[in-house]
Amino acid sequence: MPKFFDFMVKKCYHDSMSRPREFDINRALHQSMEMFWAKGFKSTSFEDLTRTTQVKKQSLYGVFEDKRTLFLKALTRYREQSITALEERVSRESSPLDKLEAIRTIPLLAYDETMCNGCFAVNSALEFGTDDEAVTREVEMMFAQFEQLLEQTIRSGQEQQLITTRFSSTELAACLNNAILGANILAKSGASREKIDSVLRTAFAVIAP
Amino acid sequence: MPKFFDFMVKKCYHDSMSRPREFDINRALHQSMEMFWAKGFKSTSFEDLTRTTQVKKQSLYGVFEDKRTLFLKALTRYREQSITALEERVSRESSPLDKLEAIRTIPLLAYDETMCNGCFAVNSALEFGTDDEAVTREVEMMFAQFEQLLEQTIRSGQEQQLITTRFSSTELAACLNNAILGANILAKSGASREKIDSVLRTAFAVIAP
DNA sequence: GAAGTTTTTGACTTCATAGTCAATAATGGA
DNA sequence: TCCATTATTGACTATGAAGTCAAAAACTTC
Repeated sequence: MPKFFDFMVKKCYHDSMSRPREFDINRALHQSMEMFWAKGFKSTSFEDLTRTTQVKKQSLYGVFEDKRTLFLKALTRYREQSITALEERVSRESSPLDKLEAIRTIPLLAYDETMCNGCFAVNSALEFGTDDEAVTREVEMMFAQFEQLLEQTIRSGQEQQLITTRFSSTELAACLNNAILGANILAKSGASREKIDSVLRTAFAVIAP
Repeated sequence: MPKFFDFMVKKCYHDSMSRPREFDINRALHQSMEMFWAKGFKSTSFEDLTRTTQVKKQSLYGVFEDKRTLFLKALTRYREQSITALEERVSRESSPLDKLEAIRTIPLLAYDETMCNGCFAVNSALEFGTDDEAVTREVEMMFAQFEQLLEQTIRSGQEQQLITTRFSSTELAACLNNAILGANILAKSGASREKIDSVLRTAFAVIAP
């Protein structure tokens, strides 16, 4: 059997041969995500990542192409887990107003542990602007998914005359999404939990007459 | 006359002696502000500043202590000029609703030239978090001044039954300020002028029944 | 014109960081 | 047991940036 074919077969089954990895890729990705989330891309050095993950430089480079790629994977992971958790939480409520309340308080629930870091996607949007296409796409996807959830909830609220119909559900969804974006800035700039709670309460209450 | 006295006199009149500065401090500060505004603190290198101001390194260091001090001075300058311009614009309107409309559209007026950079204070809040006390204070002052202007306008609007009284003027002011913070994130993350305009229009219209 | 003072200038130092290289270790399969 | 392959390891490189130093230049006053 010619060598190149042998190589292909081995390549195909490569995880059942050769030295196995000593660290958990998922765990390393999660820890990297927390690091990037807390400090941003630029301010997180590769040394920060190796220290927090306890994985040596070359091993990280081996699995994740480079710092930016690792960052992108972390951002995607964040979006997936955030949206999933939010949808799960919202689906537990039946009334549109209760669903909205669940959405409103989600950021506050996590205030102490993570809200002080703000939303990872928002932070990334601010840090990168529109410089990095992939980051921009990821952020847009996050916002769009969030807004869609809001829109559905608001629409059913309107159908039950619980929410004003002076504006369309998409307009109101964009508006509430925007309010939550703003709350992130408040949190990052050191506003108190009470202040943020009050602002979001007003923003959400004002659309339900 | 003793030497030390001679020294004191010279020191006192020092601007009418010795080599005069070749560059305009105000101009350099303004250009630095635009640089920091567009790129943020970390991503602006001192070389960026010397290039854009056409002032050599040591000359900049001579006038502004270091990079961070220059940044702080730029941020203060930004707040002063922004608030002044806004107050001037608002004072030209007499009706509270027209004043509010002026506040709402101020960010949009500058969309093409500067809005893509967002608000310098917001950017700084996001970049520094609460790490740097002086930056935090400056950002808080900016937000507070802005919110105060909103509160006054809303209050007079409420007195004339033009704005809902279901919420206090301070609550509504915080809410609208928050909406404008959110609009900054939208702008930075690449949203269109129309989208931002629509969101702010809804947020401002919803409080005036 | 000399003295004294401040600005300008460019070279220099120090430090942190992203990414690379080559040697070594560990594993499964033959 | 040996081979092929991949993971680990630490040393190394290259780059860019903040801040410093000392010499030269320009100006005012005497």
